[in-house]
Amino acid sequence: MKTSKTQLNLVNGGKYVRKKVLAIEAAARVFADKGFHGATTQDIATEMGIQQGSLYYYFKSKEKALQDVCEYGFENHVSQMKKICEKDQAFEAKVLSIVTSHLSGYRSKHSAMKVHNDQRLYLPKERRSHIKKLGTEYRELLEGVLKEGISKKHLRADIDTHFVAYSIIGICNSWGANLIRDEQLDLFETIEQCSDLILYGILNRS
Amino acid sequence: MKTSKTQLNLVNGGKYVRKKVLAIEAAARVFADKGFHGATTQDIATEMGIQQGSLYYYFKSKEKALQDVCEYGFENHVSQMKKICEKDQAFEAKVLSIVTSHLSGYRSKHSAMKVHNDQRLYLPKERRSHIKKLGTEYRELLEGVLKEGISKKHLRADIDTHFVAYSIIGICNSWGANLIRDEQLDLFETIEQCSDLILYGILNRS
DNA sequence: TAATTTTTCTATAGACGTATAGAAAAATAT
DNA sequence: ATATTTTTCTATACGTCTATAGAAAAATTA
Repeated sequence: MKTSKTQLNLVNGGKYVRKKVLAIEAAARVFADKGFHGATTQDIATEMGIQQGSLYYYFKSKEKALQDVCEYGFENHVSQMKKICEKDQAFEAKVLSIVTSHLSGYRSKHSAMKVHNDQRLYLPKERRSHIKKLGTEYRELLEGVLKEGISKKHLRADIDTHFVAYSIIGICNSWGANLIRDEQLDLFETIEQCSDLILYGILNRS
Repeated sequence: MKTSKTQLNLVNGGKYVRKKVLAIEAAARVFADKGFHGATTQDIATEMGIQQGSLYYYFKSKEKALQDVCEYGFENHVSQMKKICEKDQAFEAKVLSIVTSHLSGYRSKHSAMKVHNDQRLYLPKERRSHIKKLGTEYRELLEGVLKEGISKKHLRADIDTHFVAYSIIGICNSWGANLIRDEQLDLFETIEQCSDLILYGILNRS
């Protein structure tokens, strides 16, 4: 056995790891559609094209599957956020990048993001610690961007960065859910309108 | 038997109706906490202080219980919205009223609103038609307020009322969930900040 | 008080879902 | 080609949950 199954790196994949990713993605679609408790292991197995019992080769339990899905969806999201924060960009452009990353994440692949948003609280605390850490990290990155915006006078000095960070996340999640539900909805128009709404609410109008 | 049980008016209550409301509210708390599929009829019965089997005196099925909770939560919300729209108020004040109604609804009583938001899609379409109609009604009322705002030049003419209506609802729901989760969170501060964020994003800055 | 109606209880049928064990099949290594 | 490891399958134990039926208790009416 080359890679330990308990702590696997999903990026560079052996055969097992590659199929585990498929398993996570299948679980994500099913959980996104039916919710954690509404979905059955049979549903996930069917989505993968294997038998119900075989699923346990990839997930030790249904709960662990939910945990894996949430971490998978959110890790990707946070790492994109890091890249955006490192880049040297004008403030408005940065906000646009953040919204773009958030919303296109919903549309392109990740049912996992929806699952992270809607279902993670059904995990017991023990299973949520890593996810919680990631969430804090994300929010702090976002607040950092906002604070920089204040210090550079792009933003009104009286805004509450904590509140605004939560609000941005809230708007994006809300539209993200719409993007998944309604395939007709134009991604880029949505991105633009969201950024617009946010920016003109927080920009320093002088 | 005075009132038909199939089409009951929850407002003026006989004895059965009064206890049915308690049943709906108990179900709402349980569904809000554990989700529809995660909650059991046993949980709801325990919350009411009755036996599991007795629950079926009030709900014909678990699914009907969810339907009742969603309608209960949302009907109240829509009727408050109607009152706000009828009142003759300045535009900013109207938005503040709308946000206040939405958010204080979350805090004060209604787990039912959270259930409506998070769980209604688990109902089969047949059971959702009334709820859907209410949702459309609510959004149209909100869009009406925005359109009036445009015609009276309070709002930029180029905003998309449909988009903004959805966004307002999204922000309020997102903060509403926070208000339920975190009892420490100050309601009025949250209302003010939400309105502020929305208004300064959509007000006509001339 | 006795009769009737309403409400709650107990017990259980029947369906479904998770997780496990061990056999079978497929893939890989010797 | 044979042995070994990995992956999938079948079958099932075991628990849990919904919904119903009929008895019991409580409330109401006559």
